[in-house]
Amino acid sequence: MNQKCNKQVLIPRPALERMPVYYRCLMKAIDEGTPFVSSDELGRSVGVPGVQVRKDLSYLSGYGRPGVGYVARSLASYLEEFLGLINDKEAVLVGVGNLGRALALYPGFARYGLQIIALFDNDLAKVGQIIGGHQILPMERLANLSRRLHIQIGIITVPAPVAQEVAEAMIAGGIKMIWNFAPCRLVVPEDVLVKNEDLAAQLAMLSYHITCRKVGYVR
Amino acid sequence: MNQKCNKQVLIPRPALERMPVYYRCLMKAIDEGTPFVSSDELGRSVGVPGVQVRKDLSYLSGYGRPGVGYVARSLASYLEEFLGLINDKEAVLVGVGNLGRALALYPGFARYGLQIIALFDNDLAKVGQIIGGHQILPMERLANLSRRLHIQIGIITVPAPVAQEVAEAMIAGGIKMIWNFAPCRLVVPEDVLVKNEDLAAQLAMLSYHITCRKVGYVR
DNA sequence: TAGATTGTTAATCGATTAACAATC
DNA sequence: TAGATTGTTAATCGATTAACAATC
Repeated sequence: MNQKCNKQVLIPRPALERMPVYYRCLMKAIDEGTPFVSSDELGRSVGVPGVQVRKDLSYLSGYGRPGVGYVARSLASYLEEFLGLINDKEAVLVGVGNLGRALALYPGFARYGLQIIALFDNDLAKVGQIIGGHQILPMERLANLSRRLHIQIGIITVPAPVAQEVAEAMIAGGIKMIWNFAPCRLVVPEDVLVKNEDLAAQLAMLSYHITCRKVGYVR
Repeated sequence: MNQKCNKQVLIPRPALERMPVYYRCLMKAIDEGTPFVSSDELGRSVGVPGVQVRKDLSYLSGYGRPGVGYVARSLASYLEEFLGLINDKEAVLVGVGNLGRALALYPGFARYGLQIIALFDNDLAKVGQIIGGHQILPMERLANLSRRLHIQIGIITVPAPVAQEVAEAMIAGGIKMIWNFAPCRLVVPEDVLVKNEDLAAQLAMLSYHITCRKVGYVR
């Protein structure tokens, strides 16, 4: 019975993180022509029990029918709107190494509304090259271009030692959300949100589990 | 006062996830020649208060000195051993697209003990190419080679529709830990651990936060 | 000794799960 | 109506934080 935003605090973080997975499960059902999906089925896709799914979805609104399940189409499009997947999100990406190039070319992003509209690199040998239809621009232009185009997301795929510097240029360009793939923590003002995608830290976790021969799903 | 493994259950998952970040913070201090690091400093690197750090580290052992802080060198090498970063971990990677290639060439992994020792792809045009010193092999050889070399980790960077099939070949090859970059959940036996690196799901979270203009650190 | 900081027990907070009523 | 499944309140479980003693 909850609406989007504002009530943010009412949706627990773990529940929020499960939403995209529910969404994908619903999309799959729709593709397969299944009109209803039960909470248990949704739960299996994330590894939580059905009651957790029902609890999670109770924060949103009522697309469940007792005895039947959830209406796949309605719930999927509600989640789409709730998560803002239908909104276009414009991003710049800095650091066109192997990982940067892979993200710039990643086909899955466009369907979630992400438009990477400019690439930057400080390596002059790369500047001018074209990746995924976009020319690589020199770093000097990052802040101005971001500000002019009201870019919402900055993606950082540079080595750790220069990541902070890049973040500062993004912030100077008015960017309020940074997706950081560099293995380091950024220092940013309060109104800027940083999402760290720390592959090396994940690897360290794998390492721990191998060492301990611990078993079961992780995440 | 805790040891590794066995007592697993005693270390809360969130604490465990912070360990690699503490480790990196300590490494940085060592590089800079700082012999001691306080819990508050460690906390700042993860975004948790010092008391949380002390609690986390209390699960391990006593490298803290009241009034002084933690002995950077000792704690770092303890964490190294605890997380198993010093052990070599051999991996195969399947799906040499842009993301697969980026991971195969990622320089940060080797320092955490990860050795990607074979690449596979079902695209015959790619088979035989050399990436990062390794020839790309055909899928048919995945299970046998994994078994023969006692490979520990399988990295999946194929499109979602074929990920399950790849996982099964890995499992047939005796692999017990899968790092899955495909945007889907894998069905695996109980003794196989799957770590999902779901970039599209992360993007959906960013999307939500943009939509809601929510602010602060995420993770 | 005074100041700083760790380590730990108890209190709080928040998420998950159990129980059960409501509804298709 | 009987069977299945949702939705919600209360109980449980686990992680974080507060308070404070211990130690350099």
